[in-house]
Amino acid sequence: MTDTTEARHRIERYDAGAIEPGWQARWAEAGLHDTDLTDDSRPKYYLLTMYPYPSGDLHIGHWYIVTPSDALARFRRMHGYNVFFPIGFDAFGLPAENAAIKNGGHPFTWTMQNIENMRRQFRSMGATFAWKNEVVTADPSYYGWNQWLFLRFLEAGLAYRARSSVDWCPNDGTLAREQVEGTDRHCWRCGALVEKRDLEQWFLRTTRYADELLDFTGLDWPDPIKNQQTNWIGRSEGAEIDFEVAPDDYQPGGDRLRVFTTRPDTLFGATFMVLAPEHPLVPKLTHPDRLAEVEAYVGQARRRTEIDRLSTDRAKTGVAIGADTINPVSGERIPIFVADYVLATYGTGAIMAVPAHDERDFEFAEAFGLEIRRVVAAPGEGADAPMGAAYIAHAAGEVLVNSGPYSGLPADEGGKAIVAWLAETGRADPKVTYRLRDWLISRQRYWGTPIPVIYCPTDGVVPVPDDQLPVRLPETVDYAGSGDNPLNHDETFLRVDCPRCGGPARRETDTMDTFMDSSWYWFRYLSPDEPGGPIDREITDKWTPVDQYTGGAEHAVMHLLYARFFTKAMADSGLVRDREPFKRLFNQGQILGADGERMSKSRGNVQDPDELVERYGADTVRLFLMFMGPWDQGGPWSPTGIGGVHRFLNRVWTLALDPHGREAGDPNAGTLPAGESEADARAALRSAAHKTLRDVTADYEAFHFNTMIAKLMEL
RNA sequence: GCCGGAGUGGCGGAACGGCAGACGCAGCGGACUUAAACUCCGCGGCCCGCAAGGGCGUCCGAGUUCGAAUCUCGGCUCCGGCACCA
Repeated sequence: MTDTTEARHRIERYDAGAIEPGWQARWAEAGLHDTDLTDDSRPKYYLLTMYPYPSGDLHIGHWYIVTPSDALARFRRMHGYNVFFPIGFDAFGLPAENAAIKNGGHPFTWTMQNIENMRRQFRSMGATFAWKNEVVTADPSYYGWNQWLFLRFLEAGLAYRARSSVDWCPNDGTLAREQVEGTDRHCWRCGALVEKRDLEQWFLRTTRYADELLDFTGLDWPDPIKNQQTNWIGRSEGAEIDFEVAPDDYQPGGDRLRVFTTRPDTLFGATFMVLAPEHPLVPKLTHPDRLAEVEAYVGQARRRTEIDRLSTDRAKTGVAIGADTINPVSGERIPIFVADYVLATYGTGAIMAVPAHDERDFEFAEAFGLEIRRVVAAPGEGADAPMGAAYIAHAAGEVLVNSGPYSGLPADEGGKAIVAWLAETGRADPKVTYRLRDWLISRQRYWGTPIPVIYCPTDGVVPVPDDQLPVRLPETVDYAGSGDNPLNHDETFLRVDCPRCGGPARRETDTMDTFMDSSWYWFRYLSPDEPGGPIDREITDKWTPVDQYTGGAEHAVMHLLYARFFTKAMADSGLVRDREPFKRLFNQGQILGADGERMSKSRGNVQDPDELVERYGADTVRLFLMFMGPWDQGGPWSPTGIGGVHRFLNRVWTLALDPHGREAGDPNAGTLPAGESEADARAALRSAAHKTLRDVTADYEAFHFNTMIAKLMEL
């Protein structure tokens, strides 16, 4: 090779390492991507990617999440939009605390180191974030407004206290689900067996918005997500019906047991009743002779997980409490059981069991030899046709049978008539129940937003006055070798004067669920430094709702539902105008390790982006992540595939730089095949370019990034 | 278990109900090179066959349709969520 060709070769070679850092520095210096939120000359486009948790193991997954959104930001800017594409960090949470408990140190230090590292990585990938608007939720300038919003919700009657059970370790206090290990359910740190403990905790009344949350009008969201939310909310229409406890040798009877049922038409078929083990009347109603057995069963049930209890796979268990109740329509005495397939948190925590027309009740009745009485018959079916399984289908022409004066009525009509009749004497009410529960926001942990409430022996529960916000986390924390909330032992934090009477009082030591932080962060991005309130109303009205939100489908029901709830609650407090946060939603899939498993340090399958950038450059990594497959599907990382897109970028580079438009290494490039006219070739190329332009634009709109890149390769 | 999603060459994937396998990876053949790497050109679902050609083929089983990877029903496997991981 002569000196001249070598020199030429060096100039033309695609060398990302020589190109990218310089441009990235210039973008940062010019503040090119810091959005002027007051600019009205262009249409606004608020593009939001779910802010990351600053975890210890940084991996290619963070790039996978951000890259297509970042590409979309550029695409919209080139289409003339004023794009706002902010970033922040979901900085509170359990992993920081686990690290501190395990290895010492402060959750703050751990978190801030991770954030610093992620900032550097996001810069090295050339992401066009509006860094000026960054939000870090663990900063008092953010979490203080969590507290302020909580107090507004408290005023609006949306926040309340109630007893609720937690997984409890005698040494480490409340445990998260991931801190409970093994089938025997022991503590991750000390190994002690986990039990349930009832604590007074704070809730937000999400159920107030249940019906409105079912309405997705105007939202361009994926159908599977809307389905999941709809099922999660789980609206059921039915009735609550009172059963009276029958008198017995040890108690006079007369207590009322209220059940919820979606099938009041089957009331005549209720041959027993089942209470949740946690039902408050269980201790009172249980026959003294049965007490020991019932207590043992209740204790056992409380150790089970909810998933386990609801599994229809598992054989039904339960025990009779030795008391009867009276079926309000037939007047018959029917036995009462406790069984763990009935949950205290749904409906009234008690059901009327109709084995003939409910699968679970059928199974239970078979196991315990209880009467199965048909009260609904399909057309042409006899009133006493034998039943091998519960009949639950809703067929046209079904009629009630064995139902006294209601026999012969169509099932729907009969059900309504039964409820109406009982309602006359106050023994039933039509009722809508939701599977959705109110949001428990209390966490017995240090690393979160302190709930701004004070307990005074004289004045009771006293909200911290606005002018005393934020209630700051103490800067030093002593875990004392246990997982128990250190705020409980921090006297300077605990001791406080009552804002009302000035007497000695005690601070709330529970902190807030981190979903609280993520339920309004996109509002704060618009005015991260605003000292006078959580949001700047004028800017917020201009920029919200978010035009496009992108993030993982694993957030389908919790985060995405809490965010919708919060927006509605904020709107009702007069803080924001819109009742929905995100106009359009796209859920990307998850990138997995090359072994097909979730990437994690412990599995040793994390792909380090820094190495890849070193070797190929950020643009190659980004392009490959978008090319791998459909964004909504995710999939395993391929260590070899990235070479292909790198070659592609190489070719584009040389093609663009060679004045003759030659592809490197092809001796025949740039010459027309024999017999072809230059005019035809130019026309064909022009046509192909326009077709690609059309297809690529459509693919961008539809988030089909992999085929978009394939078409560019073809061109 | 319940709710939601997915299953197509050796691999990642493509395909308005209309030629299955675009694009890429790995592989094979060739050009360039003293050689290798890089780069470039070409081949490529599987089986039989020298070939021409034939058979099979989109997780499994039914069905709808002139026609199904695509629609319907049943099943299997894997992934996400199941309320204290975020």
